[in-house]
Amino acid sequence: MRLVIARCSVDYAGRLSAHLPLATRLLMVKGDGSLLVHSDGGSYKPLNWMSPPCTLASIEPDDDQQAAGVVEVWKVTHQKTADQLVVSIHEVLHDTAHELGVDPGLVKDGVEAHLQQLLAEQIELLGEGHRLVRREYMTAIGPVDILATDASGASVAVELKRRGDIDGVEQLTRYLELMNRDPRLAPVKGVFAAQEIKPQARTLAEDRGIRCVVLDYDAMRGIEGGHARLF
Amino acid sequence: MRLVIARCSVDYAGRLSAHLPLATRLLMVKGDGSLLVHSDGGSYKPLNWMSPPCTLASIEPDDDQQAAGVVEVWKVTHQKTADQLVVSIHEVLHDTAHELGVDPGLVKDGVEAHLQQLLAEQIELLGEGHRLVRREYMTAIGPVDILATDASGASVAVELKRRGDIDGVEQLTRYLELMNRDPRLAPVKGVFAAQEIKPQARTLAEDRGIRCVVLDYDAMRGIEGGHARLF
DNA sequence: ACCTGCATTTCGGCA
DNA sequence: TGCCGAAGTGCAGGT
Repeated sequence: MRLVIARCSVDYAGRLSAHLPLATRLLMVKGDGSLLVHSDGGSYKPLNWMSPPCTLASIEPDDDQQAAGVVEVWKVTHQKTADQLVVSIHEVLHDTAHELGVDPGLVKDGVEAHLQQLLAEQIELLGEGHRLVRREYMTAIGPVDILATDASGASVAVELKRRGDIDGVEQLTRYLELMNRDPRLAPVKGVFAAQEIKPQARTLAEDRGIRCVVLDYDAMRGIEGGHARLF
Repeated sequence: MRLVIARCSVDYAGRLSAHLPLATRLLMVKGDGSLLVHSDGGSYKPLNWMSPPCTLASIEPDDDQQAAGVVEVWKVTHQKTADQLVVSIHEVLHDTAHELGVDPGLVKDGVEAHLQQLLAEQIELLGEGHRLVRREYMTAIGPVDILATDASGASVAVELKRRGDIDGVEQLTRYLELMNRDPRLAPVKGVFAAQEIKPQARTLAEDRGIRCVVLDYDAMRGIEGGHARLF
């Protein structure tokens, strides 16, 4: 990885056009040739960038550019889309390179996938007599998070969210509409399950006959942990 | 901005839990105290990070940590959510600080806005006899991208996307539902226009009687360019 | 300040 | 590989 602090201006031409006026910034060149342009603020998103696969070429500035004070021009070209990022460097303040090696990568825990796994294992949280049919039940418009049956044997479609928002209710509504046209499944009841359900989402859901279930992630994990500890 | 290359492990506890095993990485400390952990690959997204507003505290490693080879611990805490990022540094390979100043920021020229402008100018791409009523036609739940009339004089609401996804169909459906309650407009037809329409989105749209139109951005731009060249 | 819609989204998962 | 949905999404514009 090469780190350059430079006074520069940047132009991007690709899916859109964008321009960064002359200022001092960090240019981060990664091992795969990709480039990030960072300022000293904002969030983790760079001001501008080029994603791999791409190639960086350092070219001599032409007369006009030299007259404008440009000492070096970087042209970063995407290999597929031909998007181009042009960095006009006026002054290099720092330039170092470092060997980082391959990163072992991030280990995550606590996302929707885990919640889904836990709920599948503890399906009776939806009510006594519930049975899991399958996770990620495919329909023509996408996968339903969990398909189950209730004590009476009726189908139950579960939409699972970390935070239950109106969007999730809409999504579940679409699935229910579609699934209820399938005579092998109909009638299908809907359950909207989340760690936290926004009042507006709850209102909309209940108005549509969708049951809301609030999940206690820590408790669900604790039960799983308890089981694990038995072995 | 402070740039540190270090062998380190990282733990994040907040909305989820995540862990980065020991490896050599770039730690970028921005002026607002925020921290980015970058590896030498991937895209612009850091392996891990803490967004502002947050505070960085360097603390002495305890005995266990020292025994494990930790020479320094950074604890980055978010000021509102109490999310925490802990960086356990085993070895510092590089450490420099740089004054960057405030960035003037990015100047963009967007796609959807341009696409909307082009379609407004070339409204007959929707079909012969179409006439533009107006762009960004306001409704109670938000602006419809384009309102037009067809050859028969009936209202046509156009939802415009770069990539036509199910969400866009939902959005248009909400607009149509509302507009069809307005006797001055009803009946309103729907057109879902995008550079590219996903099969599932097309299925959903056509199931709801919404017409799909695929736009050729380059061709549209070319026609505009042709006009422009005449002047 | 909150909400909504867009993004050069990026990222993972599965058909 | 392509498509689809989630993200510690970020970000801008409107209310």
